[in-house]
Amino acid sequence: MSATKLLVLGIVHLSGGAHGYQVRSELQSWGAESWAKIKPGSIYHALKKAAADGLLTEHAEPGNSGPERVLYRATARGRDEMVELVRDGLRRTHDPDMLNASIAMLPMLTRTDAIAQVNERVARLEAELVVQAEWREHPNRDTPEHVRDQAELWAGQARTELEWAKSLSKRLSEGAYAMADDPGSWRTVPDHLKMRA
Amino acid sequence: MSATKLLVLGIVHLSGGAHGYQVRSELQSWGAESWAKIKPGSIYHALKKAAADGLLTEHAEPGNSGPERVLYRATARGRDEMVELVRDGLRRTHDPDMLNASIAMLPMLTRTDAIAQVNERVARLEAELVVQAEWREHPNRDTPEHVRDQAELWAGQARTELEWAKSLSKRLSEGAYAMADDPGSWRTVPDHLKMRA
DNA sequence: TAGAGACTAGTCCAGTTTGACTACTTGGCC
DNA sequence: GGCCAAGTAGTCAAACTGGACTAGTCTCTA
Repeated sequence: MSATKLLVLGIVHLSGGAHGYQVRSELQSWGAESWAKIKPGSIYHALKKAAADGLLTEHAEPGNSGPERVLYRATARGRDEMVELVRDGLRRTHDPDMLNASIAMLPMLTRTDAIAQVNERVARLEAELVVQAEWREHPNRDTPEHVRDQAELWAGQARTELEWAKSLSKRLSEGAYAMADDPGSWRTVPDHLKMRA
Repeated sequence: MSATKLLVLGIVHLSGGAHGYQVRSELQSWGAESWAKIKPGSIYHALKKAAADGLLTEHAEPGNSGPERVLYRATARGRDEMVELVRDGLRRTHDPDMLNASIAMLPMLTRTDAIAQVNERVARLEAELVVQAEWREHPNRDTPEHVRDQAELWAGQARTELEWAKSLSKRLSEGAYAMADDPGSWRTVPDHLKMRA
């Protein structure tokens, strides 16, 4: 699951450097433990992995109060990789967790880029709906009835997502949200994302 | 992910005994590799695990043609566990894979039981929608705007699922599908599920 | 009739996830 | 001033997943 990777990189980047527990609390406060199913162990693993891959740097900090901590900071490669992950998550259907994580990190992208990725998602969802419709018109003879009806749910979900993606694209076009290339963007980090040093 | 466990137990049960490759091909033919993201390694693992847990029995079969195979058969405990998994998957929201797997194995339940579980899901989805609506009316001050809009998608998905669950419950009440307690149920295993011995 | 390609059956192990566990500090409160 | 609860920070082994890999058997077909 690279949703964990994306969120961890994102939090470190947004806070301009963070240690494991901080990432963990931040994700918890976003309710990410529920919608992205992220457990503590995975966070620490993702941080170490990212550091080993050169996406983050590690700085050991002697615990002035409490146990020793490791401070992580995003590298240039880490930022690039993260932006790529956000773009992928927006574009690709079939991975709800990545979509959720990408939306959470949406302001990492420039406005035009974000719109392009969301539009690509719209196109893919439309294509999938066409395939599904065909499949239901010419059903496979030995697919059980209840499995065919299940496709009804998938199609419904896809349609819901499609409408939502369209409206997101529209909102973005109309200037909603502070994106990476806007004044007052995430570069002016909102309070709740600031490092609680 | 216990969706793998459920599907593997289910296929073994439905075929009245199966070896790994058979389970694998069956799942493939259902398109499960895509909607449940199941890979070969996980299938063989799940089979061994289930055997170790006493949910399946293992019988080594000398390969009359081709390599040696291991035949698995469901035990009574395995059947009970599977039925419990199907009921859980129907009831509990927040796990789409389990829902998909449970629907695939729906005819394992008796009609009244299935209806009860689906109705429970309906109730839970309605409760979630209420909570979400409240959350959107009284938004947390420092939740970023784009994260609040994401909730729009979740709510939409929940509504879609709700409608679908209601209609499934209705279809079941009207006698759709051959359930476990019906004549002509899965006990009369359809051709495409029969062991290709 | 040998060799290519497809099918059958499963192993292997590196990588990832889980969640229980350790260990230390702070603050309250009796 | 001693003890408990809550908070801080992270480790660890066990379990699970992914998917490349092995290894035999048919089946054409040139």
